[in-house]
Amino acid sequence: MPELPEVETVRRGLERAMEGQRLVKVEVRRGDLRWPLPKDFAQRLKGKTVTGIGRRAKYLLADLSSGDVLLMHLGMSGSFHVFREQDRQLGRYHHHRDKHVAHDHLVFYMASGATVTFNDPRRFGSMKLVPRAQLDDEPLLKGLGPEPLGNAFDAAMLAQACRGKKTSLKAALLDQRVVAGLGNIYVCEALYRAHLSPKRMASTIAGRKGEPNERAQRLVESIKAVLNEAIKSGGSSLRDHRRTDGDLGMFQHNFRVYDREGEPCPAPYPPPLAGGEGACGGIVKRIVQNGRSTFYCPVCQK
DNA sequence: CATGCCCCCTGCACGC
DNA sequence: TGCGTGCAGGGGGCAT
Repeated sequence: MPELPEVETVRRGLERAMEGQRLVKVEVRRGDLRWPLPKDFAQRLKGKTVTGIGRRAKYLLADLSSGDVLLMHLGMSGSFHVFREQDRQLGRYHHHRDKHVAHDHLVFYMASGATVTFNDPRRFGSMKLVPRAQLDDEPLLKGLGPEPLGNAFDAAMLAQACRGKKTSLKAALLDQRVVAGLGNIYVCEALYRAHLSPKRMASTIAGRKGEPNERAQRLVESIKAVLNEAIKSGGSSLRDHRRTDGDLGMFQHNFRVYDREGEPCPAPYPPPLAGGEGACGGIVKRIVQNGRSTFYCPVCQK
C-alpha cells in the first residue's frame, strides 16, 4: 500500500485520534510482525501520552510522554483504523469490513474512548520503540535521503545524489537513500510527468561535476507535484490502503501510467474522451526493472 | 562501497 | 467449484 502520500494521510488521521491522548491500554494480538515485538512492548506504552505524530519518509513516529518514540512502518499491507467512541456506542465497531478483524494485530485504547487498530495481513509492517535521544542514531532512519517535499530537496540535491550512479533512473528514485518516501507508483508517475524514461541512466540528470541539468529540474518538479496532488486526494487505494476513518483514497483515479498497460498515453492530460486520440499516440508499456513492474509511455518519455 | 536478488507473508485475479 | 500460478504499494540482508 503505502508510499509517502498514503503514510502522510494516515499520519493526519492518527494525529486527530491520538495527539494529546493518553494510552489507557495497548493490546498485542499478534506480535510477530516483520520482526517480533519485544515482550514489554505494551507495558512501555501503557499510561503514556502521545504528544505528537510525525512522519519521516514512509515511517510514522509517535512521540510519547515517556521519552520513547514509537517508530511504525506499514510495509505493503498495513493500515490503521480509528473507531470513535460514538461508533462503538452505535454498534458500528466493525461496520467496514468483517475481514478487517482477522488481521488486527494491535489495538490502542485511547483515554478519549476511541480505539485505534493496526491491521496488516502480510505482516511486513513493523514497530520499534526508540528512546528519543537515540533517534539520530537509529539505523532504520539513518541512511534515509531527503524528504521530497522539503525545501532542501531540489534539482541540485537530486543531481548530486544521482551523480555517477550506474543504475536506471527508476532504480535510483526507488532507493530511499537518494530520496526518501517514493515507491513504485509515484516513481512511475513522476517519471511520466517529467517525460523521462525509467530506463535512462540516473547519472544523466547531472553534469560532469554533479550539477543539475534541465531534466533534474523537471524531475524534482514532477515528484513534488504528484506527491502533493496525491496527498490532497488522501493517497491511492488499490487494495489495502484506507484513510483511518475507513474511507478510500482517491488518487488511483489520477494515475496516468501506473497499472495502465495497453492503454493510450493520456498526453495531453487530461486524456481525450473515449474514441479520441492523444497527442502522443503512444501505448502505455509494462516492463520489469529490478524485479518490479514499471509502467511508462515509450513515445513521450525519453 | 554499490548493485541486484531473494525473501518475509497473505490475498486476489486469472486460466484450466 | 477447485486448484495452481503469478503478482502486489516495502525493505532488510546477503551475495557478487
